[in-house]
Amino acid sequence: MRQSDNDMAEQIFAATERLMAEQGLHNLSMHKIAKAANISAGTIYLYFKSKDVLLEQLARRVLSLFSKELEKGYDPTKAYFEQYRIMWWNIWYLLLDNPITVKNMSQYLSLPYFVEVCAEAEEQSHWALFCKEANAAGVICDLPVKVLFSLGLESAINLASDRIYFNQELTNDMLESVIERTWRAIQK
Amino acid sequence: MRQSDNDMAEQIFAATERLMAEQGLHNLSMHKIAKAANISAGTIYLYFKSKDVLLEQLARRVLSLFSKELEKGYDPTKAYFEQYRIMWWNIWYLLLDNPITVKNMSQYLSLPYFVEVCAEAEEQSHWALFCKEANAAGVICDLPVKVLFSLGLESAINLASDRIYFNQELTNDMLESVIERTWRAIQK
Amino acid sequence: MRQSDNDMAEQIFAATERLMAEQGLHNLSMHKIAKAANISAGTIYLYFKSKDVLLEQLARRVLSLFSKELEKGYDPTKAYFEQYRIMWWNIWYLLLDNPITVKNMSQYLSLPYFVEVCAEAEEQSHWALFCKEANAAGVICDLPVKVLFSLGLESAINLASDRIYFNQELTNDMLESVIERTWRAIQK
Amino acid sequence: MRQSDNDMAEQIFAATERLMAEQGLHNLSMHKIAKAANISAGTIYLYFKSKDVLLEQLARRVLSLFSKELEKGYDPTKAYFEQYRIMWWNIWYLLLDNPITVKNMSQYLSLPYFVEVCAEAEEQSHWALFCKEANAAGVICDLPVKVLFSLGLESAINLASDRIYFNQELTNDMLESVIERTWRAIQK
DNA sequence: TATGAATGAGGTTTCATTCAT
DNA sequence: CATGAATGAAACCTCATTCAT
Repeated sequence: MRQSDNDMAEQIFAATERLMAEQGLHNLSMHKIAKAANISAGTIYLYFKSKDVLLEQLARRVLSLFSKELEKGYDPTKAYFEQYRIMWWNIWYLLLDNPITVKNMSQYLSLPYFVEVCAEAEEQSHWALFCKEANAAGVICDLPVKVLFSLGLESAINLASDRIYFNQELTNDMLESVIERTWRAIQK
Repeated sequence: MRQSDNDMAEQIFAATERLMAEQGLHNLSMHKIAKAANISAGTIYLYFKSKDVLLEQLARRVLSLFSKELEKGYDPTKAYFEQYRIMWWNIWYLLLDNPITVKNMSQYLSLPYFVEVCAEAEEQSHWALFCKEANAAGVICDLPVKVLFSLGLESAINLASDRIYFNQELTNDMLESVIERTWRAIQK
Repeated sequence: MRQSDNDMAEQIFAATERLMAEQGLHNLSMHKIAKAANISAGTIYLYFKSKDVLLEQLARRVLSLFSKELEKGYDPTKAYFEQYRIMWWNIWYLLLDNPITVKNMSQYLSLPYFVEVCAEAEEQSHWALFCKEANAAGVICDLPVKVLFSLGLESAINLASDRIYFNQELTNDMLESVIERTWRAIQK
Repeated sequence: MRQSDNDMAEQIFAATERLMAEQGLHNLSMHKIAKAANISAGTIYLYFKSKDVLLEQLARRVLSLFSKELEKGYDPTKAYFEQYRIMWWNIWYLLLDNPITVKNMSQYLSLPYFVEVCAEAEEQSHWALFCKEANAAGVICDLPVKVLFSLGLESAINLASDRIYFNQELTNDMLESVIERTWRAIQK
């Protein structure tokens, strides 16, 4: 029975992410993916030209999710700190909802083309725009966007990783404190 | 273990890291390692029981390097900020001197056992001791050690990655600013 | 068999020969054939039970073309040499018009059943009849039909192959000389 | 137990030719070759970089055998017809001794690089030299070397094929007649 | 200790064929 | 009639590992 193209691709993506998280990129095989997706090996090739293409598209999909999440609830009338806080929580909840993606994050980085795709995406990201504006308004300091990311939002990613890998428990109070403190780090 | 054993193991580790950085963990084969180390495939097995064991020990070695570096130039009479600053620069220079290690960082995470080894190492790390003390002295805030690491020293790692992957140029002034700002983030 | 059936079969044969010449028998797939014939993979199976059958029928078709061409312009009142000359040129022009067939000639031989089909066809061929008659008339020598073919008409095939594969240029004078010389070889 | 490189390569070549003759180029698989050679699939790759390389070297080997055979018993003091006769019988016996090679001949032609290798070999072949000399001596006619081959020695190959494929029986008298008649065809 | 030929399981990918639409 | 998504066997090739030397 014919699946819609999107459904099948999603199904394959899901199986791939699951296996990647469980067994690692270097134990990922097309046969395993097929089995996990309840299809036959050959079928994957109807939707993706090769394993490399499958992984590249998976990476793009993750970045795109990330991108979209950053903009969620954007309100230019709010104070910059509030905007930052919203972005931080957006990422946090995205990662909370997608623990598999967190587990795979480091593996995406070792995909050959990922870095390029990443750089591409970052230039027009909501974060870059926010930094530019807040800096022009004299609210945050004058460091490169990437550095500001490291000091600011990246804490959300780091903490989410700790939560997953090391079972580090984190209360909402702690997280609010982290948001405030990282804001302090990027403030003028 | 005799000296020659160490030499050979080092030679194998070095070849492994080089290949990992150049071609990725998933393109790493025992034959390639052997060739890169100028020995025969079988010889590796005299020093490491299997590929997995080789990689696990490689991970341990990296963590141990990291651990040692953290303690370098430790001077308990210095102010806490100065101690923090020294640790930060220690890490920065370690990573500057070992770009291969930086490139591999994300791949280590998918090594078997790495997370366990990591957790093990972190409990007795110099950072953990520093945090405990500085907190007792009322200088830094009351968050879990891992969170403090994310807010503080992890910036050095993040920036080193940006430098390697995205060719982000960073002046010493910027880095001093980052040190100061991340200190602000973990201060009481 | 209805007309439309023939049309479709011809279309499939044509696509098959084209691909065979371009990419070789061992790179021939039913999907490629379907694409080249502007139909879907499944459709081929409405006309040919399997790939093997398709190829067998293709072989039969080639031999039949060949057979028909041999008889073209047949005139029993002409001298035997003239009859031979006409057959030679018939073959030559057939191959000139069908370079694809020449390119595939060597591949047909490895088709299943080709040799059998070939032997079948040859027994009642115009060449066999010609040889029998000319021999009875004391004009050509007393060797098996196949040997006479090798000494005579096969030169046309060999030269056509040289022309295609090695870009050997051949003038009409040369060809007339070849006809005369091969006739000399089979003469009494 | 270590085989000499040549032994193993020969063993692989032999298995390959056997299978090619029995099942055709398009049914040839590395696993089948390995099985036929009583080794494992991976072992073939220690001696040949890929299937294509294996087949190319096989083709070169055949051409080289052919080349060497042509020169066997060469005696410049003999009459040109006698020299031709010797070459003809050399080829005949070579093919008689290697029926498998005869069966594969047409399949070699469909190897992608075979034609180039063939052209290469032919330029400096003993046949080319013979034609040049005999032509200069005014003994054979003035046609391109390839055409002379078609009229002359190629008969040996054609007849050997007939013998194998169609079980055409040929007496020595017939063959001597063929030699004489094909000589007649290329004579001045 | 050190070698590297040999193995065979398993990797990615292609393909002839089927069948629900 | 015609389609083309789906299959799963089998293609080529790589690899961790062993073992006779």
